[in-house]
Amino acid sequence: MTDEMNTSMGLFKKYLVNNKIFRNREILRHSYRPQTLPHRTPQIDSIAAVLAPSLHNETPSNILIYGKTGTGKTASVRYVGAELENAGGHLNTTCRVVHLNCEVIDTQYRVLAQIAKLVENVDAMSSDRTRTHIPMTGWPTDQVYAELKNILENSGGVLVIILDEIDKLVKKSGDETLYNLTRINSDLERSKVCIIGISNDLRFTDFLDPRVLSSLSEEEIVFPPYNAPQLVDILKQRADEAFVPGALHEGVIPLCAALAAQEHGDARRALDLLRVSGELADRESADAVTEKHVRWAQEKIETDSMVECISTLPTQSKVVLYAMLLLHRINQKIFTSGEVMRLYREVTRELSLETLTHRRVTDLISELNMLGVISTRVISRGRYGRTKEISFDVTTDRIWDVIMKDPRLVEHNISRFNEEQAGKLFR
DNA sequence: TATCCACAGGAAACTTCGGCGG
DNA sequence: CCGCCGAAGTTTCCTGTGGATA
Repeated sequence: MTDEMNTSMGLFKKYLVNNKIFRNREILRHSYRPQTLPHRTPQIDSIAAVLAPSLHNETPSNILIYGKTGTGKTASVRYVGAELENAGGHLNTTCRVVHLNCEVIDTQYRVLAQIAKLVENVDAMSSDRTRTHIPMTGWPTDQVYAELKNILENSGGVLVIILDEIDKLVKKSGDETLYNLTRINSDLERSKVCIIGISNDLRFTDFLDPRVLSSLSEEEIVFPPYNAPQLVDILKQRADEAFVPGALHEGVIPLCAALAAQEHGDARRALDLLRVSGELADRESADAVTEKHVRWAQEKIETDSMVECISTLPTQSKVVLYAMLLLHRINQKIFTSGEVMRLYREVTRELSLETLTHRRVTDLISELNMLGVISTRVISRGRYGRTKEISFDVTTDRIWDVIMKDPRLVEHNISRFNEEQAGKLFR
């Protein structure tokens, strides 16, 4: 296409005329909340039953909700929360629901501050009472706690606190936050607090103080993974609105459902697959989405998330990964943490970067393992010690591509590569 | 069969940083 | 401006350990 054509047609025109696939793509994003949540009626009813007393200004039981990612936990709780606030409005009782994600807000201080802020935001709509501003950092924690109590006492009513990904909070900062929050009711006179914890990890209660656990899990609700037919229903519900009629081959939805069900019964994954399949079909101006697009989408999602997470890695982690790539290139498909450490030290010295200690590097290696970039296992070689065996489980090409976006490492790699070539010539 | 390598990984202290009240 | 606070990253110190070798 020539420049002239581009200007006359508009650079984006070709993307606009082709709407053979999508009618409304937003519906396939996980942030979109459909009116009904298929196959979650029992769970929704249970939550509603537990929360119902708050409409009579009574304290509801705390709830602990378990289930893996993409099983509809957050969507269901949000749905019930919205309905509760709605019903409270009709009955003239104050029911407020605040929702916070503990993966982002993961310390006692920030949890308390965020709850206070959210409660004030809700209240600000009805009254213009002066607002206290709790800074995001700086105060002693007990002062924030006291301030939160003040705010709650002033507004009264029932407050439902939804702690999403509560397991992350416990793992990062212990159960002190939860202990304080579950105890807050005994310090309050004019208002009541109910906590709904949402956890991805079934075993996270191991880390909890028994008192906290018994208080928090007065009610427990489990969200099982979706099976393939259920995922088909979920996808169909959204696909009808999201896609142009007839733009999906018959096998597409069952395939997306089957692939996602194989993984973890994850609705989020299924929706991503369907959306990306559509985007791929759209991009190549196909008339319809076929099974082939779904397979592509499956691959694309995997490599994209890998590229994303590697490129956002801190410099030190990149250098560690780079050292591992170098080892891999000189035909060591499996190597030990000690070898990585020696090479890492060499590289940081040559780049005049600070060299982290062994202890820290083992943590960085573990992080890389958790991200799925490498796989590690601890093995014992008897007399020759105990170590961590490291290997790449996929091709390293794409990892090289991402790592080579760092200019310092590119330069280092070139000189290192030349040395290796020279070494080969002499051999 | 006791030894002992070469690490793993827990605990806690330490460093650095930015925000904030006084 | 100072000193205090928490957060994040790092260091220091430490204990634990599977199994080939003497």
